[in-house]
Amino acid sequence: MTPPRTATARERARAELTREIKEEARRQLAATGADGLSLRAVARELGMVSSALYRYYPSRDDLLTALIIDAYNALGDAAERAIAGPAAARERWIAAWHAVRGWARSNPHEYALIYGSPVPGYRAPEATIGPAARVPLAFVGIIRGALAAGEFTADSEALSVTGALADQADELSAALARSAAARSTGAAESPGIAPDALVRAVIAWAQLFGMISFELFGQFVGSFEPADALFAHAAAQSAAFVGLR
Amino acid sequence: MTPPRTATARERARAELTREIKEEARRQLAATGADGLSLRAVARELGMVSSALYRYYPSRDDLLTALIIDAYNALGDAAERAIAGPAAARERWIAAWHAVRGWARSNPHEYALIYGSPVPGYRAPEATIGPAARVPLAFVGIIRGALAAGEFTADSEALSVTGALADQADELSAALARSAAARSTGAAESPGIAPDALVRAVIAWAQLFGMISFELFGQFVGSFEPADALFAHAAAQSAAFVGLR
DNA sequence: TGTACATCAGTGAACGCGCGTTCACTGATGTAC
DNA sequence: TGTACATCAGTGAACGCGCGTTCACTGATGTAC
Repeated sequence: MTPPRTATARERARAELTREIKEEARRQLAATGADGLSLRAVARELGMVSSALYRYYPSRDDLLTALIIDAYNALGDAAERAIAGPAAARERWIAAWHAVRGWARSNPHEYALIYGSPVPGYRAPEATIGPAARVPLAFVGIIRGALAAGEFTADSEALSVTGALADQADELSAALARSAAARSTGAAESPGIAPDALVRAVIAWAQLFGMISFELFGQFVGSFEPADALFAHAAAQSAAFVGLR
Repeated sequence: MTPPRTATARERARAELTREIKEEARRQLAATGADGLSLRAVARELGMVSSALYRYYPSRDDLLTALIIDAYNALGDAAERAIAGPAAARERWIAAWHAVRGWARSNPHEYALIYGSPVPGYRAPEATIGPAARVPLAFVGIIRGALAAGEFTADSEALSVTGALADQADELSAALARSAAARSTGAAESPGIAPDALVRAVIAWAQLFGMISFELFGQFVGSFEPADALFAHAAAQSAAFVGLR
């Protein structure tokens, strides 16, 4: 518990350079992708010798980790900012979808870093878990808000995909109900959300990233590109799917 | 138009070695991922000198391309085999989902190669397009079959996610309707499928790969892992979503 | 069937490159008295 | 406020590594007559 002090020149310089290193690393990430990221190149661009970086990050993997955490947080910010606007749950949900997509399109390599194939040989440390959870938590928050505001079609009949298909598709298996219950009753993140609603949210969450990955990684090339209209449609469908009206 | 001849020893040896090179490359892919794939390492493992590989593949990228095409075809095989079994469209759809997931789980690095972040600096050649289309075409085939067999809830009312939400979520924007129409009326792949049904199929297709990527790339760790039950549920939901009964 | 030539597979050495990380060092900044 | 010492940032050289690709070559296989 050291008393608060004004930062020394050394400390300010360190904070500044740490920022510049990450900035330059992000630039390289954007240009070459995660595997192209090299400590030597970052140092070169910053006009310093490569070994100097080791005063700031003990290894290349630590720099990568810092970038990953920043990326999760930037995306989390974007999502949270988007849902702070509209009042209605359905609009908030759709705004979140567009915000996540928008960020991904603006930062495709950072997106690939956190939602693409894992970097071989790299093992994400615990510190990434919290930031990574922000987007799913934002979605859960919308649903919780909708529940409170009565904008949620919580009864399972209205939730059914089609009246006729409800029975087959909608009931949760025992194993799945258990997973969902552990998340919804036990955990602080999503109290009071019914297991099947939570499962729908998880499915929709995966769906969002499926759409974005397909768009960014080129699966829509030649058919549904540009994907704006398709995406907007999917966003609306998913809002309906999770039961927001 | 050379007349058919029996293969010479040289030709047989060449075909054999080409196969062995790809096999070894696939092994390395599984061990280290796409960036870890090195011509030198492949040659080393095969007991030959690295330059010898250039008799078989003019560059590393060409070897990668061969692996990508093989992966698309292996996945296409798996999907087509799965849907050859059941007669009912809904069962075929769900079987296809499980087949794709099963292949992906058995071949995670090959999956990452074709559905993960693009390899930096690598540009996929035209030859990959055909093989890449097999999975989506398989799904379209199921829907076409369902249409013919009357197992398709084609009227838009029954298709609506919920009665109340139908109007907002279901109508296609002009741009999207145009994209879908180009695919459904013009193209030979999906004749006679209504634009909104095709759009649903595309969304479901992206959803499938969103689920698999989340599972393989670790987003479900700590919550819905193992993902079997979740996946089975999502498969059933998606069958309903595209209108199969 | 036998010979002369052409084709092709595989070798071994080399080029030129970039990487992550370590280490002993100099010189500047900060701290305790 | 001034001095003596400790801390830290950045340097420059080096280690050891692996990579893709080229090139002149040897020797085996195939082909034409």
